[in-house]
Amino acid sequence: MPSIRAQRTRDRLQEVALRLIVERGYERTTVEQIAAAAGVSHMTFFRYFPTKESVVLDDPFDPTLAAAVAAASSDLPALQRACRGLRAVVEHLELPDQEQVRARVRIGAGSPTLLAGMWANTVATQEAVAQALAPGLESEPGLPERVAAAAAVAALTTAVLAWSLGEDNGSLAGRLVQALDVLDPEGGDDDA
Amino acid sequence: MPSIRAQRTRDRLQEVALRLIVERGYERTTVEQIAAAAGVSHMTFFRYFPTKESVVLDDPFDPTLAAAVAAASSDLPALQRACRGLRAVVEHLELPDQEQVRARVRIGAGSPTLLAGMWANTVATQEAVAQALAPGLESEPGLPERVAAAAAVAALTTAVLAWSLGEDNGSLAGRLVQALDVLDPEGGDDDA
DNA sequence: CTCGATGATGTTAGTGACTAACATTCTATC
DNA sequence: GATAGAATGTTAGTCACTAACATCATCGAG
Repeated sequence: MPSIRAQRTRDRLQEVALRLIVERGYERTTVEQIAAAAGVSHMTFFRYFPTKESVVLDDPFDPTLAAAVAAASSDLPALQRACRGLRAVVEHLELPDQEQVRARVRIGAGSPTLLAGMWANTVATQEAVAQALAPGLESEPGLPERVAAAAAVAALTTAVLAWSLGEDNGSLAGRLVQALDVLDPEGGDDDA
Repeated sequence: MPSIRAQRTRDRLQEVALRLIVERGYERTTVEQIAAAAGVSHMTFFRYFPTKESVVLDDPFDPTLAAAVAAASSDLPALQRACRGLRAVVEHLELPDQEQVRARVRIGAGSPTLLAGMWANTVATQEAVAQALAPGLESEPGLPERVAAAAAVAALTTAVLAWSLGEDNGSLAGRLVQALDVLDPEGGDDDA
């Protein structure tokens, strides 16, 4: 459990980092500058964030998705199971601060390095979803499960990106559902 | 057009780099070592490869895909168009050296840094495919086109990864088609 | 209150990827 | 063989990131 003091340092570092990066850009903001502005040394920065990237890429999506996919098991093909599982989570998504998500993703999209990091982050999610799609809990997922997981997660990532970069005043959740509809058109429609 | 001398230096650097990296691992092979083993200075290395990653990540898939997608236009939904366009390329895929592809991907999958780079590479492909899916050549692709492109490209990437990491003696092309089948089940079947 | 333990932070010194500026050496062609 | 232009080298730097060790803050036990 992180102490109050440590938590405060971490928050301060992240807040200062985002501010500086928005002002001057990611590449032209050094860790040294962030640390100095937060009143600590660069070592303290790296004790809280393993890389410079990670101060921006605090992905709010990765956890809890796999569980929902595992719950939505049925005899449908892998892609449908993945999409419907994810849809269940995404439909009642309550984001504490949509604007902060948007700000972060915008920063991320502005730097090739960070964009790479964003996609790399999804690898873990894909893995978890693929595992949840596998028939037995012990068995390795096969190619169809992996592909379905990759595609569904890519759809979500794409939606987040599109929503953040466009001037889209709707809710992120709506866009996410739309994205899943592309892969699983019948899943959300109300026909029989 | 690169001169013969330059081409040879580049080839030597890449060959030496892959050999050293296979022997000692990516992280524990420095650019200095690669350059020295190739008989040049580290500056020469960076003149041919913009980053250390790029000596491994010479993606053979990215180009030429978008064109095929644009050609496969019809009134189908975006996902089907994307998959069928890509299938057309992938079906007659002739790889000069499948084993080298496998070796490279294996190296890539062994290092988080390189794995991130691999996914980052696909961003450009996604962008191109999405553009090819857009209705007018001038118009920006919308969310459905972007999602379809992201999903289809993710399917291919997943297939390459699975084929390279498993002991799969079949052809890569077969796996790629299988992956596309997950997203577009009817596309390859021979029913009406 | 003091002592000591534990956790948070700092200092210093390094490695390695990558860049800029400039010097040098090839290589082709006249 | 002189010379222009491409290919390469040297040097000196910046920045992300790490290891080892020193210091400081906080808090409970005596």
